[in-house]
Amino acid sequence: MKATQLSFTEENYLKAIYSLSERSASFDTSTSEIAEKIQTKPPSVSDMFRKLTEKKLITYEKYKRVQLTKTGKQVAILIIRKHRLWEVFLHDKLHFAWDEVHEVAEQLEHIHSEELILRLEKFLGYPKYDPHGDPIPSSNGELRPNQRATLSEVEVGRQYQVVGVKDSSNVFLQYLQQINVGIGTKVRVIERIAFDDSLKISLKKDQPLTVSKKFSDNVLVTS
Amino acid sequence: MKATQLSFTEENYLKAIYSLSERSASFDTSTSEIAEKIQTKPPSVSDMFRKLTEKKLITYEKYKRVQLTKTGKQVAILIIRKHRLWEVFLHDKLHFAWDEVHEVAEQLEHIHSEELILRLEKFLGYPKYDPHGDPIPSSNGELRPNQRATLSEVEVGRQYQVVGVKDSSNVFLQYLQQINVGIGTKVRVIERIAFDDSLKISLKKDQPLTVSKKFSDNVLVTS
DNA sequence: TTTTATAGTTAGACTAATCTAATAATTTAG
DNA sequence: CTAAATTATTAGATTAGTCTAACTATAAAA
Repeated sequence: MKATQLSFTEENYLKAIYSLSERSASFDTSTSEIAEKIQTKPPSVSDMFRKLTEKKLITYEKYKRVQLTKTGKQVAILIIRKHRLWEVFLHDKLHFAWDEVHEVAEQLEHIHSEELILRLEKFLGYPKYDPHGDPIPSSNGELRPNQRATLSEVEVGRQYQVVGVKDSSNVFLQYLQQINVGIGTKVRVIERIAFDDSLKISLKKDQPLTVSKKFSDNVLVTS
Repeated sequence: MKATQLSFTEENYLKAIYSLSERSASFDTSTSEIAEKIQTKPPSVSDMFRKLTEKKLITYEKYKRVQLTKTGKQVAILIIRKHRLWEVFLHDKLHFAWDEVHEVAEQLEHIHSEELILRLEKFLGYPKYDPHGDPIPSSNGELRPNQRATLSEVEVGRQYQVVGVKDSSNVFLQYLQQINVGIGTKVRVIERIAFDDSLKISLKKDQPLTVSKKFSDNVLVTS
């Protein structure tokens, strides 16, 4: 029972509704928020809401806020899945920088072929996170909870794995490279210095080293 | 002096005009031929011809046949380049069968990013032919002449090199492996038997062997 | 060389997506 | 709890691409 294929535009609206409503406590969003997000004007959004309501992808009443239906959410998650898998491809295989992958992935995510995505996922080795550290939904539309934390908020003594960064400036990335920290690096906090929240951490069998709060706030890890 | 980005549709028209006009002696084509090719009606084609003429991508006068301008041809060739590179990706990396790659490549060819294609080409190892044996234009829009022929249409006595197959069924590929023929194998036709067009061929220093017309029709060689 | 058949174009309408301007509902503040 | 400010919707136009139906060139045949 596959719905008729959605247009590029409809898909973009669903994605925008998803990402904004996930950020809100009530899992909904508004006409003007969407207009802002996708760089369009409110009347266009109103029109599209009517259309998406007919297709049962959102629940919406005039002058009220919108929510995705179960189907709508499913569709949105699958687009995000495609987007993130393509980002992994662009980064890992074509060696685009972190901050260059998004724009092209915005286009690639609308290619219609389920088989393509399954094969791409396999080719990439079933990655769990995209180059920004965001989780990749599974093919049945399940989004594993984002169990990431910053290094600064992690338990002392336990081992974690680096899955991304928040700050992707060159100066930070170069520093990471210099101390040999990358995606997948195992890290353990040995001690937290209460005075300035700096951390003594150990990486593999290297010498322990001390990093600032600013550093640990910008490194994302998972257990 | 890059022209404003063309739409998906405009690109498809240019590609269609290119492929049909290349097939004609006068390097032109007609409204109805294009309509047939891209599954649309002649009035739509007329409209688009007017539009493409304004953009100086074709030369066209009412009731006459169309030709691509130099720019139009350049654009068409770059789309074909993208199409064929994606086909190589789908075939070589994602292991789609050669007859499954076309449909998805039809979508991928419209992704706008020059950098993407340059990197993809590098990633694929600068392939010269797509999985159907068609040549891949270079990034400056040069299309090397297709100098490949089937083994069946080749001169007796001269040496050629195997560069691909038309039929990529398992049974054929296994047969090739069995007689030790692969990409790069040198082959020479010793004799053509007029009765059934079977060929006596020699491979390296092996014993000569006889192959059927069906076989030689499906082996692609270059001199 | 005139007629007929074929091919191509214009006219007018439709859909999807967008916009501006005008209007209406809802919220927020006084 | 009304009035102003905000937010959202409708109305009407626009652009890209498509269609059918009606008309017009051009080419082919008699």
